[in-house]
Amino acid sequence: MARQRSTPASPEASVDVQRAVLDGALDIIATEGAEAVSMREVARRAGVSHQAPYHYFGDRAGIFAAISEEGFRRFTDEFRRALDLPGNIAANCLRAYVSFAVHHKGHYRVMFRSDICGIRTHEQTLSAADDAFLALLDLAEAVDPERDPADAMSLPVALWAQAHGLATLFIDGPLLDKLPPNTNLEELVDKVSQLTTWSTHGD
Amino acid sequence: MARQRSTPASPEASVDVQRAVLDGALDIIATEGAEAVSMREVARRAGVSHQAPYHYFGDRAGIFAAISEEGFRRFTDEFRRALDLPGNIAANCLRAYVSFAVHHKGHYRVMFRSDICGIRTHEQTLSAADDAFLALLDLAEAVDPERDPADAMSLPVALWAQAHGLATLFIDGPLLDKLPPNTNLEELVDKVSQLTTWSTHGD
DNA sequence: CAAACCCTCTTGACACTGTCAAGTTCTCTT
DNA sequence: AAGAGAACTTGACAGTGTCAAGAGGGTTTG
Repeated sequence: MARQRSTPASPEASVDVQRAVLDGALDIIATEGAEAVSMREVARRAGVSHQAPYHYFGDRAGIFAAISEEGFRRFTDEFRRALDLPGNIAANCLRAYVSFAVHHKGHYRVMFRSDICGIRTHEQTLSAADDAFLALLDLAEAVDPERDPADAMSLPVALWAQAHGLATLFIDGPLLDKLPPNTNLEELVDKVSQLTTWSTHGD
Repeated sequence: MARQRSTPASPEASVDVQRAVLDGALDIIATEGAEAVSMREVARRAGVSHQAPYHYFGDRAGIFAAISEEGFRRFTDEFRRALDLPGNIAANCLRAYVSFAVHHKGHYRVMFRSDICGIRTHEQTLSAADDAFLALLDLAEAVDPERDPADAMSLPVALWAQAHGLATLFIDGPLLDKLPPNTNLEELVDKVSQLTTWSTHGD
């Protein structure tokens, strides 16, 4: 009855199992939320024993850490691509940020949940998050290169908060219930961009 | 060894148990996160049997729903108080919003987690959230009463996103690790207020 | 060519969890 | 006094995370 694997101990197969575990977990997170992820359920979906995931990820938090790391890496790629686009940089990046969250719900839901993935103990996850933060700093630099160096953090924090707030309200919050059902989210994001002005030194 | 209760079935005692269950859960949420809440642990902390919480809250989601409702009610109170303050309304409200999240971490962490509290099935929680949303609409009205009625939602969404983004980054996100350790959060919030301008019709 | 070793898993066990079902004890009403 | 109901308790069950101890194949080493 057990699903047979052609070459159980080949290197390729092990990658398959890892990937299958992560994909199973991502599917559960995106549809039911992170709470619903259980080691045994992802093992079942991957067609392996309930203990196989431990081999690769150590524990439940390890799975979340791996997902978080993958999420930050993909995020940084997409975000940097938006940074290089012509036009309104802040608007482009905001759109890219929210789009990533909406289209990678499973990843995004985990990336900012340090409570479940123990980010501080996973160096690679931490470094992936750092890279994402550097991209954000680059955005702030592009938006206003002449701001006060002594107050360098306010603008990145403000930009990040707007993007993160929009993203989390869209994918988890009660916001969608408040909006007309046919609301175009991308349009809404652009409108928010349009009505926001970031002014620092120029008063 | 069991903690004895003087009048087990008096109406006051029942309130005590309810309160004790909620407080125990809030304590766990604030210190360890919502995942760590277990029915049996909160029962243990409240000094009652593992089944007592079910009597009041139905199931685990019921506890979270009660916390969410209480959170939204207290939030609306504090937020409306900030609305009535003199000075820069948007700045006052942003400060109140973030302050609530930071000082009621347990409540705030649950309020926007519809995945764990099944908000749609708890009418009172839903109505408490609606009241909070109405207060937000009032803020938008105060910030810019003359904006285009056909685009009424962009400003409240933008305001909400900024506040919610700041709040969640502060209490859960990796932001705090990126800031200098002695950063004054209230100051930072005010700075973000200062460098944000909400312009709609005025171009 | 066999022995040692490691990588990739599996089987088994344990304490713990949410929740259903069925009491039990107290208070209040009639 | 009797019954009802609120406020619990005790007991049971399947499902969970995780530790411990293997099993089986591939590769390296003597």
